[in-house]
Amino acid sequence: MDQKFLKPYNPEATETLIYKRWEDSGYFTPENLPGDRPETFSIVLPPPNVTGTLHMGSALMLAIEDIIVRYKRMQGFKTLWIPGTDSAAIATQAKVEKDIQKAEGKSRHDLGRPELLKRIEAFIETTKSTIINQMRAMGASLDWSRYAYTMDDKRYNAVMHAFIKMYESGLIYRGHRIVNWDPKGQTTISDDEIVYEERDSTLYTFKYSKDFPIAIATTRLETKVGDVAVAVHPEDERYMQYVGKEYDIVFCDVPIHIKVVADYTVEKEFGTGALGVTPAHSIVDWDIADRNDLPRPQVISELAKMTVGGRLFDKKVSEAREIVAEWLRAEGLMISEEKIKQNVSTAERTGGIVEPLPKLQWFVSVTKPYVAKDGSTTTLRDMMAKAAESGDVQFLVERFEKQYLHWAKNLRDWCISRQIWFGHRIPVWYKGDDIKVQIDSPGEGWGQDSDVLDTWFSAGLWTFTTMGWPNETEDLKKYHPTALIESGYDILPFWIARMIMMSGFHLGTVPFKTVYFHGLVRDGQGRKISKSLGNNIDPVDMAKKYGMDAVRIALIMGMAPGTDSKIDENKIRGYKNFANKIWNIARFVLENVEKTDIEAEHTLSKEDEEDIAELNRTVREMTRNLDGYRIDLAADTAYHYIWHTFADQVLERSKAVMNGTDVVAQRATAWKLYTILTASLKMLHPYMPFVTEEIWASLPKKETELLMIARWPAVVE
RNA sequence: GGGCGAUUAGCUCAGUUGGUAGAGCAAUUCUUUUACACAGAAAAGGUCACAGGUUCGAGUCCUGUAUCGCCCACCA
Repeated sequence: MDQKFLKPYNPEATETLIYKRWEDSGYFTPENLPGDRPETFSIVLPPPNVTGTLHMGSALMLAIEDIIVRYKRMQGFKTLWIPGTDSAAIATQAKVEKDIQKAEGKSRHDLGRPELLKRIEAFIETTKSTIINQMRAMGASLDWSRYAYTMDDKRYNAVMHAFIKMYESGLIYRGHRIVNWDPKGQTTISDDEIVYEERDSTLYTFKYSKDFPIAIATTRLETKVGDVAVAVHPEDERYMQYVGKEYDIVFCDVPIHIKVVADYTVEKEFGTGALGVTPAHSIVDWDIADRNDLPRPQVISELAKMTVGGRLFDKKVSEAREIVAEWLRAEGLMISEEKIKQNVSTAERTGGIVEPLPKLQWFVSVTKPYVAKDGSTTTLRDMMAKAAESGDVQFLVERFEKQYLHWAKNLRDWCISRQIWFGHRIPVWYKGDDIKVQIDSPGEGWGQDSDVLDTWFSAGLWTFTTMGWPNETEDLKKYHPTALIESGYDILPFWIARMIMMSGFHLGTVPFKTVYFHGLVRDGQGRKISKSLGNNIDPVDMAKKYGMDAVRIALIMGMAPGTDSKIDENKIRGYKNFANKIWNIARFVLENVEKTDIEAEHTLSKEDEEDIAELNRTVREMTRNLDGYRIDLAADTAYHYIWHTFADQVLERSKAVMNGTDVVAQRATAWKLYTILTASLKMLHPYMPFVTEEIWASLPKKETELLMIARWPAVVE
């Protein structure tokens, strides 16, 4: 017996070496796997942020996927798991800009676009090894020869190709839309970059003019010079008689034309039950204008100053508001002024008050018909719903299918342009009124669209751009659609749905057959992990203390798909004990195997046969659970069998025989112990790959040099 | 407001087509020349939120109530 078993299992000393053995073997690459393997199994890893570090959420994701991948590999599938990292465009650009501002006092406009992009790439170069090394430390059996980065050249080309294809099919178009404009930073910001601040405000109730029949309420009086309509609820008896009527009014020096329209989004109970519609400066009103075919005059500039009206012209919005209020009071049109608390949208980075403004943006139409790969005519929205309804994509947890369908069926056109610099730049060129859509510049005098694509546009292509699309590669033929996508449920609308959309359009297939959502990882008290709470548990730190095997199994044990779970140090410590338990089981078995010849003839007793039957039942149950991706239940089965049946019962009973004098019985018992040990190592290997591989290395008789390619325990006869 | 959930042992949670309630941790008692004290043995602990219903039988299916939570849209 190897002397290493005389000491407790020491993960820190072995994990790096074991990972190196796996990597050197080449078995992470499916083409190198031994045997025939006619069936493939593939997963594409949801790429972690290239500038980040591993947190418990991504550790869970890696653990779940590695467990499934190792299981399938042992079952004899040609198994591929593609690694990658994501540029996290908005967050990364913001971080680099902030650093430069701090260190050099310069804004991105001072640097210019090429220089800023250079700085970002340099920053990413310095950070990317961290996350990649942490993925290795997790034991993830990823095929590094296929590593992809969302912003590398291959992916860039593929994304451009996808845009052009969709443009040529008529699904991508340009149109106006209200964006969150930060007048202070002179930029558009995303919804995530908005901070809501509660401020004192005044709700003004007034009439446009003495002759206008309906009073309306607003906090933003200055925008009322951009009003084109008053919307009321269609069933509001107070106002029904006015619907369809039109009025010409001079409002605070500005001539406006107001039509009364009916719209279901108006709430009868709020304010006066009538809403002044300002299409150009409110997202809700923009949509009402859409439905009622109304004009959308802009009255506020990008500097948050008024663009119309005698006394209002060029005034800041806050000043203009007071001027309009004064005018209303003087004219006797003001009905009431009520102090209220209001949530004001401000830009996270500059603190500027967000001004909704209409801007030209690129969109993907989800309702325009196109000719699909199979020749039928459909729309993106219909195709997406069908993918789930037909069962081509299956959701492991049923309620997510409900959510997905609800979301897909209500999907609206998708705005894909973003006003930042770091990202996949839109391949559209302008020269005067001419437009060309192509990757490279058409020549002298052509300027490229300054916007970049929404990060989810390229992310939606991820399952097939990682396999070499738009080229018709062997990988695409063999491994796409992938078997499984696995991620947190919070990105269902952003990513999962977009992958189904993109794969359906570009390839005519679903991107994956099964959707496995894991829940959020929370701390021991059930709180979200957050920087401000300081309750982050670093998986790599935990692995140093207790071993990565313990971290992995602690993460997935009791983690039902789609349900949030909690992790704390105690739980991890508990599974470190389990790693040591299997270590000592191995020590005992190997000691006893040396006493006899397990290759010799043996006859099993009735008790031995029952023990083997119990092992077989366990293997069958585990296999059934694993095939249904219930890796949490399968882990539970293995844990209890190994600890409380194998160790506590089979092994304890064997002591009498092994210390006795019946040599024939000893042969059978030793054979039985060894058989159950090897089966147990295999069962546990997907979950605890390091300690099991380390024990495997010391086995005197084994089918393969490395446990990672041993065959999943067939039932022992 | 729209959508989706949760409520099971002191704590954290499993319980896959309905068939005698499960685990981990914590707490209790006992046991160390024993593979492992990072251990073993034993015992304890639950009207499965509440009220109805379907059924031979309900933690599981249906209806309602209460409490808690998540996502989306947000109040002009």
